[in-house]
Amino acid sequence: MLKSRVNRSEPSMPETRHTLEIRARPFDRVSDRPSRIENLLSPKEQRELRAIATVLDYRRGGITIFSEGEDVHFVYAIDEGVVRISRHAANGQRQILAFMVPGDLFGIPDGGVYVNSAEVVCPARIYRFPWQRLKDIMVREPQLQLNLLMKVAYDLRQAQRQIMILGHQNTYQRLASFLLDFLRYPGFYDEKQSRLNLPINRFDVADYLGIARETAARAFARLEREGLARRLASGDIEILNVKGLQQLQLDRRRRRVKTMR
Amino acid sequence: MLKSRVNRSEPSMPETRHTLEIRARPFDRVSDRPSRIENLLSPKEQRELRAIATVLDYRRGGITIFSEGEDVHFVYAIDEGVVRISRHAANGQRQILAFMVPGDLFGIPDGGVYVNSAEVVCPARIYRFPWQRLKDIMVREPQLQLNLLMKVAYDLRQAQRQIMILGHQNTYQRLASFLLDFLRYPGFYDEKQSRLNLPINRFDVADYLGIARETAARAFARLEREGLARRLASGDIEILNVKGLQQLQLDRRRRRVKTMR
DNA sequence: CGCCGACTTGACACCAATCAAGATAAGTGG
DNA sequence: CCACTTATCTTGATTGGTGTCAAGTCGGCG
Repeated sequence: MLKSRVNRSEPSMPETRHTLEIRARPFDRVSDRPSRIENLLSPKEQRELRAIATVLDYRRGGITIFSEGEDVHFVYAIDEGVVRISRHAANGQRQILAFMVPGDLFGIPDGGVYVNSAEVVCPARIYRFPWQRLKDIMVREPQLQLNLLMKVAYDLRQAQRQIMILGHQNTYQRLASFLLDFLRYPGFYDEKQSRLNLPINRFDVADYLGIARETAARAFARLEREGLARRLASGDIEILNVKGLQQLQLDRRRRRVKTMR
Repeated sequence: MLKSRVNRSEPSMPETRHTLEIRARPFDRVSDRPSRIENLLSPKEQRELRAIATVLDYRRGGITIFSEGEDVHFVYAIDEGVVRISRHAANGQRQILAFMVPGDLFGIPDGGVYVNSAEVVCPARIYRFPWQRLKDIMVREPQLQLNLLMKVAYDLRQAQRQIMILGHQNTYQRLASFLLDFLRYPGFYDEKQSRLNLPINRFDVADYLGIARETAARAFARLEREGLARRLASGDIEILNVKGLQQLQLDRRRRRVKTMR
């Protein structure tokens, strides 16, 4: 059910007031999400990229950027906002594979098509690059290809992290892991105030963590009950006990059954 | 508990009777695991690789190739055998992230260290490449770097597949997915005989699928009860109903509760 | 043969998915 | 601004599924 038109700025006119930055880092160092400051692209490379970029402005959340199975013509990079990358299982269940944040690149094709879907979860500004032309540039600029490799390697680490969470943690632990993940982004977490501002709803959290919505709500309630976090407003959470959240990771998935007799 | 010494052939003498093949494929086509035949490396590149390779011969399973946290000096490629890539959670639980098969490359560093552990699950022959020298070659041979990118991209798809499985499938479905995965490798599956020969024990299957060993055993028992597969010997399974296995993917994770009243 | 590890089966408690229904928040139109 | 609709979130009751403990059986190897 397609319920709304995509809301885009006119293509072909790259915004100049926004610096174009695809995050990158030296080889052998991709475990931490690269920050914007450590940008390895040369001015020339940045110029080349900017020349083929289009800025898309999404005014509200819930809009689809592309869907799995579509032919690939573009790849995308986030300037502002959050994008969810998802896939639908054979039984129709949606699994969110990742949340992409400013600086991230997504939409890299596989077999010429998108294997995942991408939707903005909130208002967002996104750069769009023609894939063919990006490939052409990469042939000339090996550094750019290296950046792409770094990006994919980073995504792989992140996916493996997700596997660890889904494989061995209970719902409460998963929620803690999810929150801890976002505490590392100054863009979302104000460390001084201990306030986390997430534009992600329960629905999406649940589909990301592989749990039911109701269970996600219950897990949030338990966080408050146990004094680890407190909900101030929708998408606005005060983190009361980071150590406590980390401590949860050490627990077993399930409490040991009491040895009777 | 380190219980055995590594069993290696003397280093520095690359075997010549085995062709050195790192699987590769054209850009934009990584969804299927690349097959050996479609090898994109030029003879020159193969020669260069072979020159820096060492062959390791593991005579039995259970031997560690490297452990998470160790400094990276080598990357590895499988010629024969199966390797499990695993990581330990904070609570000590082991999660197997992937099984690597002949043609696969693994041990790519992150921040200069291995982020995962690798152990052979059966006798195996493995090529070892000094990472620094491989990087040197990649600078000269862009095609090689592209191959590395393809490899990482393939691993990412595989990891995302795993996320789908762990996120929304019950134990029975997971086991079916696992079996179906291996049906695609002629090296393990004899399609004519419908026989799957896997050198992977229940222990490892359970840790791969994120379930308890006992649950894995029960899932196998159910496969037999429902006539989908039959265990001939340890690690030797007759697949009786591929369609049936695929059908399982369509079910919900949990049976709908009966609408009472 | 006897040991040991791998695997299986059973019992049971606990977790979380489901169904249901209410509460709260966010839009929408008057 | 309010009344209304709609979406999102929360809480409760129920039960299926699976992790845990326990106690087996099987199979390979010395």
